[in-house]
Amino acid sequence: MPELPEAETVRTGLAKTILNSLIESVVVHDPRSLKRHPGGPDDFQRALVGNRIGAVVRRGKFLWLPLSSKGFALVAHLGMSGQILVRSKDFEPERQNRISINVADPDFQIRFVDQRIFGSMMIDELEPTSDLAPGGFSPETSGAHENLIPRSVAHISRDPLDPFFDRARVLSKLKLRNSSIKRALLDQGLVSGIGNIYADESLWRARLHFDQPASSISTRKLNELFDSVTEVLQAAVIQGGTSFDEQYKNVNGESGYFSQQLNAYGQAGTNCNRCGAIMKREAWANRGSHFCPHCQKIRKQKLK
DNA sequence: ATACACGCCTGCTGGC
DNA sequence: TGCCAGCAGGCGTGTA
Repeated sequence: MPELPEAETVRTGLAKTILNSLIESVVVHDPRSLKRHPGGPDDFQRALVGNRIGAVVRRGKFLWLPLSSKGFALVAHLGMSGQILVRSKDFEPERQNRISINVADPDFQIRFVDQRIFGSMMIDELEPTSDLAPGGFSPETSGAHENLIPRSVAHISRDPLDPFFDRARVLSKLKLRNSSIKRALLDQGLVSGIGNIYADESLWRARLHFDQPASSISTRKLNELFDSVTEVLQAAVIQGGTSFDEQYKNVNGESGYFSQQLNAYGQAGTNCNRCGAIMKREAWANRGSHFCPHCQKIRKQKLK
């Protein structure tokens, strides 16, 4: 399922293929993929056609493409099952293609494919970032879009791979959180880009139990956790993300390979790669949590 | 501000 | 064999 590494793999692929391309035409096959675009399909199409794609930017799991109409961007979120594919225009159609965007220079079709329709596209206004630093990650480009962010993404915090990520600020907020550390890691308003897979992987690596209250963890241990988060996300980006089935692909329709390096997610019943104990899965907050019952125990006392 | 339940969605799986 | 409940879970919204 798409989290930061999957979104980054898509971002890189788009930047390599359709940067500066001219949008010629748009076909909305399923308006449910525009549920966050108030104007509907006609307005969406009008806002895009005739524009060039000025950059491909990511913050957390959100992607946006600033348009040559200054102050606007095409925003995309992959949800649970979204893919953005770049195909030749005559390439065989995908069954769950919801939106087609035809571009020229070079000649391609961008396809928003989404089985469960938890993802969406929209056109949104760009506004200045609250810290006046670049809105997101976009190493290929610099320019007028830089210190801007779509209005609908402004509430999302910077992710751990963002050069302007403020770890000290996040740690100080965690000190005041009564909820569990996993809930905090999944809170995109606190730190973005982490979903269920990379939360479980990071907690395993840092030997923390998912239900450990955030405020009970020492600064030293929290730093260890965020080192783990960063390492796991970076390793997954290198592998092109995690693909289990047909749900996540890069822009060429190829799978990522990080699933081969998972130590926790989906490992229930297998031996812990660190201590050999049998890995467990527990229902938690309408999700599953995967962990080692030996390495990852809840501590009553303040965690050093 | 924080905390948390809920609805949105489709396709696959397992039990009967 | 066929049906259907259960499961996968990110995000915005609503409630307290």
